[in-house]
Amino acid sequence: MTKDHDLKGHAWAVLLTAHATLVERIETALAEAGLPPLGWYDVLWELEKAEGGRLRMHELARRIVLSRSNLTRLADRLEDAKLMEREDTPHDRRGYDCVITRAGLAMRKKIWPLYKAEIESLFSRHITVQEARTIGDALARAVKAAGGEG
Amino acid sequence: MTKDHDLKGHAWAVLLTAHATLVERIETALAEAGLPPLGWYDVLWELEKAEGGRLRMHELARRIVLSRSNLTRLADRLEDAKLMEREDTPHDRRGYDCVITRAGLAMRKKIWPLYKAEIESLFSRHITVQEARTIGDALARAVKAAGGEG
DNA sequence: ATCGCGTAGTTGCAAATGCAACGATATGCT
DNA sequence: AGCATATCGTTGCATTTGCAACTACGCGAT
Repeated sequence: MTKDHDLKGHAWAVLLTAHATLVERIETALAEAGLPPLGWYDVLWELEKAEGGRLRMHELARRIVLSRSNLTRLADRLEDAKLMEREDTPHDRRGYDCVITRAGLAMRKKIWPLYKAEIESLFSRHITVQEARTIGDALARAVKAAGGEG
Repeated sequence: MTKDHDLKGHAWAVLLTAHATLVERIETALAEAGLPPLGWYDVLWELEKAEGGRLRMHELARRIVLSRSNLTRLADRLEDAKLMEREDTPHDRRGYDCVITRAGLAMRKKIWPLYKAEIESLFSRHITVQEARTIGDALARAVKAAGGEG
């Protein structure tokens, strides 16, 4: 039990370190290539995956795990860069749809090869398929539980 | 091969989401309890674990995966809060030792129960011991590889 | 219709971050 | 010794973040 705890606590600590280390590396690689940061990719990718390339602000914020106010500013930047647009939503005059533009689609496709290569060399390369399955399953369970309640 | 890739890419995506979600939850819990953020805990814990409760700035920065300039400011805050001190290093007049204070030790001990409880309810609770072992091993391998080179 | 409450998104302000430039010291080479 | 180069840590400045307040709208009850 004590040992279980140590193993799990250790896994958490390693998770934090891995995230910090790998994300830093990836951000550096993107910056060096003159590409926008990871956060931009997340937005573009979520929009691209969504029906009609559009998503409400709050839904987008939820999917990329970002506070509303932060998404407001991030969306401002993406919009300034012509990678997405805000459109009034038909049935709710309070809100907007974020819609990815052609340039946004192109940018996501432009970023992906480098991002993919970085994931490969920093992450995928070092883990087995079994491990990947385990990591995906276990963490997804934790995320799901956290999403529902506390 | 394609499937392997998807599994690994998916694991990466879930890792990012899990990190964002769980860290946000933990920060909120700490803030609600009037406790300092996670970054402070990391510093205090690294110092406490280190020989003599002291570590050079650059070494501390490396261990908590933080840029030098960021550590400078973080250390300023911790020092203002009397949780650590900077001391001149004997054999290198450029650098400092960060030394944890009694108040720093006390603060780390004060934070730990809540942090531990959050890790338990958000993370440990949802994964098996086997999974924890796998996560720890696999991610540690990636971190080690990233630490060495690119 | 109006009141009250909840939600969508934005904004101001203070704090934190990242990056490049800097002063100071150490180190290696000649 | 003298000079070039690299490292330690800090600082200035611009960008990003986080939190709390705020506007605007939706929704249910009266």
